[in-house]
Amino acid sequence: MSEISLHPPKSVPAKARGSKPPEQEIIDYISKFIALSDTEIRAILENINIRNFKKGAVLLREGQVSSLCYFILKGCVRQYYLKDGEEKTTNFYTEGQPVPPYEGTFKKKPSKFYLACVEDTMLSVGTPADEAKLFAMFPHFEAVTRVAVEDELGKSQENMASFMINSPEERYQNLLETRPDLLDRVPQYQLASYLGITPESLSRIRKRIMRK
Amino acid sequence: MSEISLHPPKSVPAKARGSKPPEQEIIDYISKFIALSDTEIRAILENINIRNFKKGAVLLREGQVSSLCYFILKGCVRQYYLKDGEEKTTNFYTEGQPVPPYEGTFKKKPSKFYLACVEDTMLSVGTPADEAKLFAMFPHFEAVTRVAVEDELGKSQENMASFMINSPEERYQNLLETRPDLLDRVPQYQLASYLGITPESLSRIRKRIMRK
DNA sequence: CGCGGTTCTTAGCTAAAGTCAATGGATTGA
DNA sequence: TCAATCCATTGACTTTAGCTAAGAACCGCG
Repeated sequence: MSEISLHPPKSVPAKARGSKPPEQEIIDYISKFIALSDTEIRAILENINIRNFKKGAVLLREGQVSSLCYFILKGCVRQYYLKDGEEKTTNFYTEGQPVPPYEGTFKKKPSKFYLACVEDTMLSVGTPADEAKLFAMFPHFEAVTRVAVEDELGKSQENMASFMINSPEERYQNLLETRPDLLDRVPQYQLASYLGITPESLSRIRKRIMRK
Repeated sequence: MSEISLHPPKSVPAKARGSKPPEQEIIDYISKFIALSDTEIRAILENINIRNFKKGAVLLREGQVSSLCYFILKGCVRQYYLKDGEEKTTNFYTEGQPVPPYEGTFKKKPSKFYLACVEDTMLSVGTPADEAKLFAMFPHFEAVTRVAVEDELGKSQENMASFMINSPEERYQNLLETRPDLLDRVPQYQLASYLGITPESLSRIRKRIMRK
């Protein structure tokens, strides 16, 4: 697959051609819901707080109270629960995905899960204060955020339904189709956990599928 | 269990004592997020559209496009997908719960699931226009709604995690603790589906638990 | 009251996932 | 570079859930 790029600007370094700066991810995300003016884009970029984390870094621990909202600019973050000493992976977040502060924001409850970087990861970290500042500058962002959260709620519900309805083998097949990148980025035993099965079972499922 | 009621007002009819009118459910829900003035309460009650449905009535079908938002005042609504001719139940909504318009609102996508009344059910049915009207009257309702949706997203994520992490037997135990009312209101085979298992398996699980 | 349908349970069998243990390959770090 | 660790795979066995079928209990309705 070769990238199509008409008239690439000559001043851009070769290695950057066809790619985009990580901050663009967050602009692209918001642009799904509203057309942003240059002023707004600049304000957003000036008001986000970008941080880098090493592979394995833990962003949130069980019991911690946090109202931070993350957005993945580059890399991969895993959400997992600790049950009977086992890590139970319940989500993977990658480029262009928000990591909402679930029970954190309104109720200020201690987290029941962990967030850890699967790879070196670049994040935008948002606080309620950052949010309030942007809402004050652009009041209609409040409505945009609401719509975005509704959209995330829809996806969450759909994900849950998909998990409930399908068998482990079907869930693996779905993963192959919808998030094939995860297979390369994430160790098998974490994927297995995410699929709700043991690594041994995933191994057998893979073998079963192979000989078809 | 007898109800505790100090100095019940003498003017209240006997049958109403200790209970509340169904519309109150929606006021109670919003009051979890913000203190409502009498004016606001009146405006809300005047602007909601209450409808009654018979047991078995279907509110939404697969393929239909809808941006209606329901709120259960009395009764029970079941959400289910049709897969290989089988009904796969993914949610039960009861008194005091909102039924958000998932993919419906923003993306206007056809629904992948059904909504049907498990019992005779009284609903508040909200349209985007109703919403807009209330937001125009009370602009801060926009923020309240956002927080409420965030709260629902948090619950959704937690429900999904709980389903992913636990075994069918543990899921049944959880249901006993968190929503015991469903056991009486909903037929077993629908509960089984909701737990991600067959009616036969649920029957065996119940027997297994009995003799402990 | 009894009939017909629905729902729940039971049983026997199959298929799949869990568990335990061992192996071998890859990765990491000293 | 080598050793230690981690991880994926495999095998044998157990447990659990799915499937089919049949019977029992429980409706609602005439």
